[in-house]
Amino acid sequence: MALRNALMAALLDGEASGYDLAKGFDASVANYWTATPQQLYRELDRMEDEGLVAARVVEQERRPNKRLFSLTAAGRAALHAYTAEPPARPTAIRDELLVKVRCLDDGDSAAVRAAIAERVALATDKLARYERLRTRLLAGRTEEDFLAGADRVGPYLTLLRGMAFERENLHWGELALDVLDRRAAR
Amino acid sequence: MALRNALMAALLDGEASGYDLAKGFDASVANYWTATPQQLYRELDRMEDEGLVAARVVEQERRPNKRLFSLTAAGRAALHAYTAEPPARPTAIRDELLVKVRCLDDGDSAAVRAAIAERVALATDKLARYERLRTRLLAGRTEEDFLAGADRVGPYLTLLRGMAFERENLHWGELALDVLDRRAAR
DNA sequence: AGCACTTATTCAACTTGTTGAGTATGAAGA
DNA sequence: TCTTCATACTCAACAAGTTGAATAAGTGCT
Repeated sequence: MALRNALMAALLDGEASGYDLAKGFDASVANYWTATPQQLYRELDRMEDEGLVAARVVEQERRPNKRLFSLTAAGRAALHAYTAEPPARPTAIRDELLVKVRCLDDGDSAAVRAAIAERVALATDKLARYERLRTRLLAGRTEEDFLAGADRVGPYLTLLRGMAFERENLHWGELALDVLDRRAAR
Repeated sequence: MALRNALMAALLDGEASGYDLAKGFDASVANYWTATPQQLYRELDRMEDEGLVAARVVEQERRPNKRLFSLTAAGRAALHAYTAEPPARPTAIRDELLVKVRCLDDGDSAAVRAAIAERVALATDKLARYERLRTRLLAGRTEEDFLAGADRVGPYLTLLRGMAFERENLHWGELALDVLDRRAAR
């Protein structure tokens, strides 16, 4: 019952197909929710049954048909009600890399080092993508102007959180690599 | 098959009961893995069946008996093998607060504001707890000395990541509150 | 005396999330 | 031409995670 809120939040930006959402989850909502495509399709079908979203089929000539989903009035109301609910469970994080780092001293430290390096590379990419998204959202305004005057600041605020997260991944990863290298050279 | 790795990582610190782990998950492993007590008990039982951990029953006079689990040689080997595996799936985050913030402009902004404020308070607490843990781990050494010379740096490195995460929660939350207040006063 | 809280765990039912495969079409590059 | 990639889904099976209740004994507070 929680994935649906993330989906409805994504649909506030306008109608989208399951496929759009599955792909785009990485760019827009990804920094605080993850889901596989199968999960999205299943949940969207259920939400349609319950009247939270409406689908319209778009026939395409040179591609498979697609179903575009949009929020219904009931969906909008449900989302509004959701924002008013008392703060539910706190952040859930599951990070395999940190599990590995935790047992680095009793494990294969070269492999863990490589995994950290990969994380650093991924964080760099993701940060760059988020930076482009940010530029697009700002559309020439300064951050200050935007935050003071824009119609909607929610998506920008969540983007900032995602950027901070990736920046930390980067910083921390570089520190960790440095520590491991120093210890290896010892 | 992933929770068990987190559990084994926690058992590297020494034997623990399911109850210890369930509680302590918040202090040690919590910053990168979460699980309910039921999940831990079930998984520990399975791991015992598979010989990854061994349990010994400790009879207690004024409390219920408890089963203390420790890593077996097979468990240690499995954990080592796990650290050598290619980097699996990336971080999964699920944060209801960010979902709410995302739809803040179409929702109950006062309630969302309150939820952010609560998050800020929680982050402050958690950061203080992590800071105490850090002091304990350092045991008088400077961070530099510790990282260069300690037997095990894994737990310290993961702690640093957790601290960075909570600091970001704090910073971001304060910024978000400020933005909302300015907009409300507009 | 009564109530809530902590320790320590178990059982059952349920909801979510993951994995793998399969279908169909067109476009782009070797 | 042949393979690979992108679009756009569906189905089935399974693994993981959540929720709620129950048990049992002691401790601390009013």
